[in-house]
Amino acid sequence: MPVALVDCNNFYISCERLFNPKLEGKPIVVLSNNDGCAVSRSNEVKALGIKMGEPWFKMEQMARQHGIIAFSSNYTLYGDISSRVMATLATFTPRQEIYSIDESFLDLDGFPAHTLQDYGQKIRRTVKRNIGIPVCVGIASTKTLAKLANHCAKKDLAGNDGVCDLGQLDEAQRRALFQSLPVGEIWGIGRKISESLNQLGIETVEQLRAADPDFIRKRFSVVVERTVRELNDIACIELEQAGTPRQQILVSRSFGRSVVTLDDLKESVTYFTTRAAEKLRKDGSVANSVCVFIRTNPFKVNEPQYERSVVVPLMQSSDDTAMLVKAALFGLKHIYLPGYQYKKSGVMLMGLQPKGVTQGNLFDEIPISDEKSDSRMKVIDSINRKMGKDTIAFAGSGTRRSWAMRRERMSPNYTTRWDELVRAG
DNA sequence: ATGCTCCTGCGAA
DNA sequence: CTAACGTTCGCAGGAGCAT
Repeated sequence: MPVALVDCNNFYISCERLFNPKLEGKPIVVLSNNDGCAVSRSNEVKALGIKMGEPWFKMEQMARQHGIIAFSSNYTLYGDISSRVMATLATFTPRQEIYSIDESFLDLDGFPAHTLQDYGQKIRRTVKRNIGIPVCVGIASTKTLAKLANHCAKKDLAGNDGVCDLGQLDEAQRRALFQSLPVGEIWGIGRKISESLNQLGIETVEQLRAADPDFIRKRFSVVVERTVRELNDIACIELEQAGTPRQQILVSRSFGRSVVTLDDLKESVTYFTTRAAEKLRKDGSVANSVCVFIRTNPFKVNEPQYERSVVVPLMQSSDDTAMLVKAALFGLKHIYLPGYQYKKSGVMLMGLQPKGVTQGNLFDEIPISDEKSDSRMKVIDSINRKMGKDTIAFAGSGTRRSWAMRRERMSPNYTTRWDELVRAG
């Protein structure tokens, strides 16, 4: 019954500090793609009042004033550290759900209740010692409550040094805690639903916990109803272990600067399709259609706006980069209009099925995969995995890359590139 | 009346 | 030097369509 939610503290910041201890105690932010917005903030930066998602150009003045150090996000590094943390956490439970790059649920069913607080401390110590990443642990009877407990651990609301086990609280303590927490802190209750709940006079976690589930379902949805039940110790949300492949794959980016020509858009679409196809093959899936979209910059209100997408069905489901690129470019030509300043494009692979499972048509005798294409793709994937993702690229993904992301504040790839580690040293 | 597919809104990290 | 606001995924519910 008990479940733990382990969440890394300021994960991207902690990763940057791991290899550059001088950053300890300094105000740091990690920026989103294109060095756009803050996606991870050190405690020092949070203390300055800088919000999650705040655009860099809006805080730049303040950054200069307080000596804030900004990094472009380095997902190769974060992904590598994440898998080490997850592997360590796996040793603490028979059943783990990796929920995001920095969070994991651990099933603690069967563990004696009075030992859980200590067990949480042991998890913290071990991850800190083995990987160097600080984490907080929330423990409770349901996933929703474990998330809430984790929040309490992070904010030190129960004075428990990074671990909060809601099971240790008596009824009065629990109620007092829940009365002090706004509904918006609950997993699944975002901005909109918070506002609507507030309209109904439901402002605290305790008030939502005490609400009538049937009423909540009628007024909101079955999702919010489940949340109410989970707040009352009734588990409704299963632990999801790895295995179910994705239903769609999306690769899209804002450009480092705006782009006008069809040629530049073709380059970007070819590149994104290539990355998407790699993910597809890694999942062992095939796609039956490709969606392409392009759009101008909606923040530039004085410029003419244009946004369009199209779905291109494939004759036959495929995981071959060449086939998918062909379909994507066909779609692009269809939606492209000259004369606009394009800021973003993207490619979505849809209708994903496990490879090798023929769908549908009994009369269709066309083989579902072509061996030549299969082995060609395997060779390309393996070389790109070892040597860096652009070692072998499809003609058409371009070498000019005038649309490339801005990443002017990158830290080195300490863990995945020897050359960059040496340079850093 | 019922069952679909497509689209939109929402939330999360 | 300049301009400058993220990405990816799943789910639920409603609209629209076909039967």
